[in-house]
Amino acid sequence: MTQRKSRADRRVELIDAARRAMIQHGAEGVHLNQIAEEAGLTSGAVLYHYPDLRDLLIEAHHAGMERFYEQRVKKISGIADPAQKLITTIRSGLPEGPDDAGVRLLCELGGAAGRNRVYGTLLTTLYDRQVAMYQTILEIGAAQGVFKLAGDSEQIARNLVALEDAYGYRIIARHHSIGPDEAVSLILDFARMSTGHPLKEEPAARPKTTRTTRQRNGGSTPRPRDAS
Amino acid sequence: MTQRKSRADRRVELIDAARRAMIQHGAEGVHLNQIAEEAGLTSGAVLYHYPDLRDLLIEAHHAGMERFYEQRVKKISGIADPAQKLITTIRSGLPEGPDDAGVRLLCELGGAAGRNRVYGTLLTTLYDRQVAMYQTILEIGAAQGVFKLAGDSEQIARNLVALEDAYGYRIIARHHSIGPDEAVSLILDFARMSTGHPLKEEPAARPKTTRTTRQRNGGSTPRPRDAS
DNA sequence: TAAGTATTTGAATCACGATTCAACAAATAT
DNA sequence: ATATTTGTTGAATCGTGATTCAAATACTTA
Repeated sequence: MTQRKSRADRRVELIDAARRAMIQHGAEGVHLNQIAEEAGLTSGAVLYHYPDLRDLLIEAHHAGMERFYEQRVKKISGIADPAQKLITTIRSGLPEGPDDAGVRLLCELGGAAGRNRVYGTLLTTLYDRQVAMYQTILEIGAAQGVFKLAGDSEQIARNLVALEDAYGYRIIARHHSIGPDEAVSLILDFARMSTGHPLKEEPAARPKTTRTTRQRNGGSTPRPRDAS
Repeated sequence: MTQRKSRADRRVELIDAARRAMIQHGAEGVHLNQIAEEAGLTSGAVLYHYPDLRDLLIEAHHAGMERFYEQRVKKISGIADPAQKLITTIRSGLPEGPDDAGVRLLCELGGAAGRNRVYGTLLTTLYDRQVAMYQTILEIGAAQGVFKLAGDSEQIARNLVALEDAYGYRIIARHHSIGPDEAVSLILDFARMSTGHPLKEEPAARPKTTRTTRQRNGGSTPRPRDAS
């Protein structure tokens, strides 16, 4: 039998398994068995912990968002200069590439949010929190005289998050000419106009394997005929 | 028996039925029977025309995008003034509300595009076309001396489309404080910075029932427990 | 160590969607 | 009018995933 775990531990594991399974098969296309397999358990065990699958899926999305947001906060926590803070924040809101797990999960929700209130709220809440994050950076920068805001800080912040989101989708969809770098550059163009600051990207340390976001996509069932 | 139709007619009908069904149940969550029901046929009839469901779904998405794009082009076709053209274009890229069928369909694809190459390409292509559309408007405005572009026209165009997209998602997700009007206003803020033009919205004719986009969502099966 | 409790399995069952196809009906051609 | 082709149905079948649950297993506690 698979290593037995405490209720709490197992639930955490399941949430993570669900997250992985959803990324592979879609937020609405996942099957119980896929989650079970991802967790190394049988479907019965999953149901034992989550009699209603939907609860698990929601928790998984919630956890994914929380993780995504926390990572962003963490990345800018040490930075003092508002300009560098802004640049770093922009980068941290974009996927590293088409396979970035964190953003993939968020993108999955886009469509479902229109049909499912819970998902809509989840997404909306995340958006608002991100706006607040940017707004703080902008306000502090303005207070320090580093930024000369070309408008309301909330308006700018909303547009920044919106741009991030949209380019996230583009990158996930493998747009041929828009990758993380191009997206950063495009968003920075807007940020410069809005802050009146040159926002030079420090060519600084981008060490090889620091990020924790990336996920495996283990030799998983390729669907037949996806590309006609 | 249901009115018999020619092959071509039926295919068109099926594409539309699929479009409606996907909006209600998700691009990846639709079932054959739901499409059949939407078309007023049995599943067998659907299969007769589309032995592989995926082909139908792809065609439906394709058609939806084409329609969406054509509508936008049509709306600006009569307008001469670049500023009004720009404003109208921005508005036409946003959903009318959370239930706007055209945009709902596009949002459905967001997640799937990461897993399905065809969908990714479809979405990417639409994005590029929209960018080109904006770019033309910007270039003409600049050539006429109406706009003083604050940067590369492609860069501005890309950001405009990106903003549209992102606010589309927000509106579909029923963000409490972002509706079509707020979104237009936010995007216009960016457009003003980029074009150096005041871009006053004409309080002009917005007749009641001109748009053709809106779709019914006929008393369709509400899923249980969507909101926990 | 023994009793009790919590977790997991595996098999059985259930429910539902996809697929097939013979029969039928409507159009079209002869 | 008759034959032929085309589109549609409805029922049968198949496959798969969800759900249930008794039995087995691993922990915990007394």
